[in-house]
Amino acid sequence: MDRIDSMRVFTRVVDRSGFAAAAREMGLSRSAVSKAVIQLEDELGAQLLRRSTRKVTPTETGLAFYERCLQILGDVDEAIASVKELQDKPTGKLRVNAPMTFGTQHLGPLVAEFMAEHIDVRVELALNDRFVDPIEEGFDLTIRIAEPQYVTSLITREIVPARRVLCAAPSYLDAASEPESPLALKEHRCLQYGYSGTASHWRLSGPDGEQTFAIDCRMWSNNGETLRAAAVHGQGIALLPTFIVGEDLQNGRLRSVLPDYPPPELSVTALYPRHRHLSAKVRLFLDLMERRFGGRPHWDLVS
Amino acid sequence: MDRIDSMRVFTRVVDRSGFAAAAREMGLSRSAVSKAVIQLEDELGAQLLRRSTRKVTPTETGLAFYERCLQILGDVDEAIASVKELQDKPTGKLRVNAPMTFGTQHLGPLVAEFMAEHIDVRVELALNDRFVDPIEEGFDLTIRIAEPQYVTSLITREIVPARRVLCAAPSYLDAASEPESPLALKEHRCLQYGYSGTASHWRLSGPDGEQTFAIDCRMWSNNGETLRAAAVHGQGIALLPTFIVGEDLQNGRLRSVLPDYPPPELSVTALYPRHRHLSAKVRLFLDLMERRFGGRPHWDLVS
DNA sequence: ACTTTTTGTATCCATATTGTCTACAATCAG
DNA sequence: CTGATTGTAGACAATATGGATACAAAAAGT
Repeated sequence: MDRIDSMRVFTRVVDRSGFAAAAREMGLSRSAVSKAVIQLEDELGAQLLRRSTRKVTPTETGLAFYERCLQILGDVDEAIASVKELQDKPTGKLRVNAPMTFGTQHLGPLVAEFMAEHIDVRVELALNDRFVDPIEEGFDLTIRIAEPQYVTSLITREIVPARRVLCAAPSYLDAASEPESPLALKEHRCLQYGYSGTASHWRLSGPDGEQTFAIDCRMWSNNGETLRAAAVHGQGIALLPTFIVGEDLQNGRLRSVLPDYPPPELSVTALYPRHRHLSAKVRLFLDLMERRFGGRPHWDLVS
Repeated sequence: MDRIDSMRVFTRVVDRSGFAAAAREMGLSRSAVSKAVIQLEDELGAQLLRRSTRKVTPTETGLAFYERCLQILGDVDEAIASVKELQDKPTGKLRVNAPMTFGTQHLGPLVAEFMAEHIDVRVELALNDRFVDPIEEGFDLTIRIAEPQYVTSLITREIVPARRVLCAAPSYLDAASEPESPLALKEHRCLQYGYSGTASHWRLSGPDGEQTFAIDCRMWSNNGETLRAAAVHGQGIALLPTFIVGEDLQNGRLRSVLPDYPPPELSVTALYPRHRHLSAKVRLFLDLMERRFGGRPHWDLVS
């Protein structure tokens, strides 16, 4: 038997002055209780109990050990309780890493709500668009906008699809002729996410399946917010997720372009270490994200 | 794995920041270490360690648990050490029960010697001639003068044979005619151990084997010392162990009677609880008894 | 003075549990 | 790029476990 359990059994035997009573109370057979104490005695190399058929009393050694056991078992219970507390109640620090734009636009309010709900959690929100190793840097949670099937050693949980649209300002579309086919894109001013090294084409799904279409890049940015600003100001056509341009589409600052040729869908994905046991703070944050963003997210109200 | 051992493994993994290093130091396979920690995590329902292939760091929960583990393991080690101390070094109280005469005559000096050797042992010596239940009354050691094959639930250890002799003072033997045969005993004043209810005969071994011979009891006593005194003062023939009358026989105050008809031998026997683990104080006391009394005891120098 | 009940333990035995070995993916050193 | 090292999963044999049973000792009931 586990030595900690043996100690529990032993103290119970001492408390009840008998093996049988201890066995009954602990839901064990008398054999098991007897064996546990004998094993404990053998390991210690000392007699702990003086047995007569009707009464069991600790020896001098046994009594000394009994006192120590109480102390130790108390500490063990306390340690377990403290772990369970940390595990089951949202406490401690939650370190979240997320991309800049999604973070400022949508995660900010959510973090505020989360903190209001769980006042014992301190949150550290790190926003950046470079790739980080969440384990190496000790993040509990990393939010990425990525292909759904993105593989990694981390657990990936798709919170919600990130629909993307081609869009431009009405002023731009009025001035230039609105493209009727994706082939026309290379005649348009296109606003590309990424660096100047990024390929100058977009993948779009048309009636003939997914195809790659050349574009004329007039601007590159690794930040969606700046691309949106350029688009709103009539500087061209951008391919942006609806969580950035959803509101613009609703109030007409931007208009969807080539709606029959949607780009492949991405996913708002949460990454966290491959853990068997998710701590409460992480679990609750994920739950809140799914409640707020899942299903039909608020930025996607116009289908 | 035993949870205490698991905790040891876990703390070592934290100390060394790695499973492999911990495994090497503890003489375990990496698998065993990994499984131990995983089991601990499963039982606690919490992640304790954040693993990346090259570095292992405790989680928030893990660090808290680590601190508790150090405390608990320290206490466990201390408890084990204290038991071993009590077990291996002669400490504490030694409770000895013994018959009155043997106690006063022979155990007294021995106890003194024992105490001088082991100054940390307190000795409680209870001398009485009634039968006591050593377990019920909590004696560590009970000395009895008994038939060698005396059965009991206790462990019996024969320290040394207790030879007995028929003896009387020369003055008595000169006055009355010295008996030539045990049959003559019923014409003699006999000093009997026991109470008036005790049978009035002695068992003696002659050429024809062990036989019972009637005696004429003139005195009963449950205390050998008083019988000896009566014999020395010429009041008759007593059947007494040599550890009482040995010296008297050597210096002629008493003379052996019917030496060819010796009574059955008894044994100086130590009784102690049926323990797998004998504590140091008991073991050492038994050893000292065997050293001092064993072989040819000093009271039996004249064969 | 009996029977009955209760005690602690030894033994048997099916069932779990254990730890090692091996294999593997991930990662780092050179 | 190669080779070494990491933590873990799975297979497997060895071991341990705990319940049922039996039993002697002792108390309680009759």
